[in-house]
Amino acid sequence: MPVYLRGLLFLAENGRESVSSRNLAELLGVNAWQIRKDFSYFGDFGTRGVGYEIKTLTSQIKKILRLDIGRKIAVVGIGNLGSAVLAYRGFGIYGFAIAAAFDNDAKKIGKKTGNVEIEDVANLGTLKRRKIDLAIITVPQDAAQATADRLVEAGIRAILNFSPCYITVPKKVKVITIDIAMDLARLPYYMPTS
Amino acid sequence: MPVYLRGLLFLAENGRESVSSRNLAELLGVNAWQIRKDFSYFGDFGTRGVGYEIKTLTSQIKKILRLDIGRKIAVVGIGNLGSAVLAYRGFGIYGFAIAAAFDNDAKKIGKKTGNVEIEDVANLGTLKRRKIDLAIITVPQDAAQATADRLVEAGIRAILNFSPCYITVPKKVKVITIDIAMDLARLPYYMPTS
DNA sequence: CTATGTGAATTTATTCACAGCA
DNA sequence: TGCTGTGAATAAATTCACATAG
Repeated sequence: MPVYLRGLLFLAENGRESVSSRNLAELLGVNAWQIRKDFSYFGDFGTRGVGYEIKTLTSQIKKILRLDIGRKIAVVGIGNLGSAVLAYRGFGIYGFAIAAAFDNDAKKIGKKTGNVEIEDVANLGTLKRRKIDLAIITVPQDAAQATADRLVEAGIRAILNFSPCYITVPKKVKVITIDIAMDLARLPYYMPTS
Repeated sequence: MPVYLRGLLFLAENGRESVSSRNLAELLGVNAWQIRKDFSYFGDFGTRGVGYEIKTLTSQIKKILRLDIGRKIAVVGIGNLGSAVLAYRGFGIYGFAIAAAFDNDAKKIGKKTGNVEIEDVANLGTLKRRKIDLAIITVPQDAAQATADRLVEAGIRAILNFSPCYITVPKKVKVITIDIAMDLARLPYYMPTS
């Protein structure tokens, strides 16, 4: 569903108002009947003979994915990767807003990047009060587990982890780890000759 | 399989020499029988009563994933994200080495980061001669397609794309796109209450 | 006539249970 | 006894075909 949502948001940006399962399938490189099955599992969103109205379908999928309310994000670790995340402009369409940035480097604390000021990681405890329950971890590998522990303590309920390591959290907390090297390691398999 | 490989590499780093399917399953959060099925699909790697010898299993999986030969990588777009990729130390264990970096900013060209010098994107054509057939794209969104086109022209056969957009390439070229915002958008679904 | 939604058929993946080997 | 490897059973996902609605 997130892939479909991205495709629909892309079409909406380009001014499209409706789309058929075949159109969307071609755009995303999947099958039309797959899309229809997936959509119909959650309800009847389309109009026969016409297709799907992008605006209503988008808001339906956002509701299903719980993206219908604005969510605040904290970024922990403002190195190169953290800075790249702060500079990234693609969160808004999913209802996300970066609301806090943390680092443990005194030289960085207090600096403003975009419209958030970098805070001391010692202030992580304020997240609960500030209703921030989503975090992105972009700290060095050896600090990842400690950071995750502090985030859990601070009431964070989901983490996007960019450190290439296993972090263990209570199972009430959802973690998605993005390991650049491992993703890269998938590619050679699809490169046949040599 | 890439996930299994990462787990095995992790165990090897920590000095482990053999592992049972149950051990590995617990580490990775999957089922033991799933691991055995997956391994046995490619051949008989284990020893009954003992488990799997990590060293031999690792090299077997590397061969399967075509990671048994060293591969050179090019990074295109040395902004925050590109710098983070260049600084990243986790590629080596998969047999990757960053061998080239490119940007179109004259102020950056010629600078050395780590042990690669940033080159002008106009030099992308040299990749074929230098036997570099893997690339990571970390350029702004609106430059992604043009960059991909030039990489394909330069003989690149697989691309890891960090720009949140659709890029189209000949189907002989494999592309994996990592869209941070979309990955983040998967999380709220797993955060039950509010 | 177009495009959805859905049962049925088919294929694929997961899970189990246990034989077989160290 | 411990753990792998695998056939058989079960579940799930994919694909097809078409009735149905606009």
